[in-house]
Amino acid sequence: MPELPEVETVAAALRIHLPGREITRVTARCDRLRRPIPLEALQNLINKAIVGVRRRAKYLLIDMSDGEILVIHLGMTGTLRLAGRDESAGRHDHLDLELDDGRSLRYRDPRKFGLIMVVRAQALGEVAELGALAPEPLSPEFSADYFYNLSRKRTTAVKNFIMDQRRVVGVGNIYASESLFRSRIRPTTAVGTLSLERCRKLVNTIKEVLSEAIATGGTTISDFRQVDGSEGAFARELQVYGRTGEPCIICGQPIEKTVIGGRSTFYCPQCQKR
DNA sequence: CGGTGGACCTGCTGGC
DNA sequence: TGCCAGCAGGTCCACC
Repeated sequence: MPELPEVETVAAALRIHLPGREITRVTARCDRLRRPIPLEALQNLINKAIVGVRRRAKYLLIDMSDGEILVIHLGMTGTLRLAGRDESAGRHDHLDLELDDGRSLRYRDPRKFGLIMVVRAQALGEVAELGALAPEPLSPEFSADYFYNLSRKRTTAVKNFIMDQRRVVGVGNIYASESLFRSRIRPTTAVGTLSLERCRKLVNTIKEVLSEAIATGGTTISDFRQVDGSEGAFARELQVYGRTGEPCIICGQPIEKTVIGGRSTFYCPQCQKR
């Protein structure tokens, strides 16, 4: 669920509340998500202060005063909330980091596809999950030239390519469909056949869509919540995702759904050219 | 190396 | 009304 805009929304909210706070207690209610929850390493963060909150790709990085970094990935259904002292934990609230103001940073994840790690700051680049990540989509490094050069002779569908975190990070299933619609590119098109100009259009559109989604607090389909529990407003801006059979906002043709790389993909058969 | 398909996990829903 | 197959925002690994 959470793609770059959702993670950025969470990071921005945590950045307001967490720095300066100390962790006073750690409570884990299940052993593992995608991988085991490193309970011992988390307990070593007790009495350490949080000094900053960052985002890299779809990962949240919470910097601690002793040089450790708490790394959190939300998977498909992960959410982080600041829970009050009196809010009891629900069925899928797997981890509480209690803070020195009495609130708890509470991690919930029904499907347990998320990931929680503690990493030393100087070793961050060597962590497998983070070491191989591509440029940030909103950075100048993610440019038309970069995209064009990287995609030559590649036969995979352009939608697979933009969702590949080794090419560009942060684009997931929703924003891939939305970006391709706004770029008028058919998702199944072999990425290596796109002209430089169409690559430029797509790159600029990805930046635009992600920026708009960040500005509106992300997209809530069902699980995603901002840190205060409210929903992201970008769901109202979706033009093709989840709109099978509804008229295209440009031409009125029904939006079609297909499967690419095992993921549902939405597009307008009239507006989006191969 | 590039590309594809299944596995991981739980909950909700659409269609019969 | 009730049941269950199918599907869900993301990786990750095995296999061709």
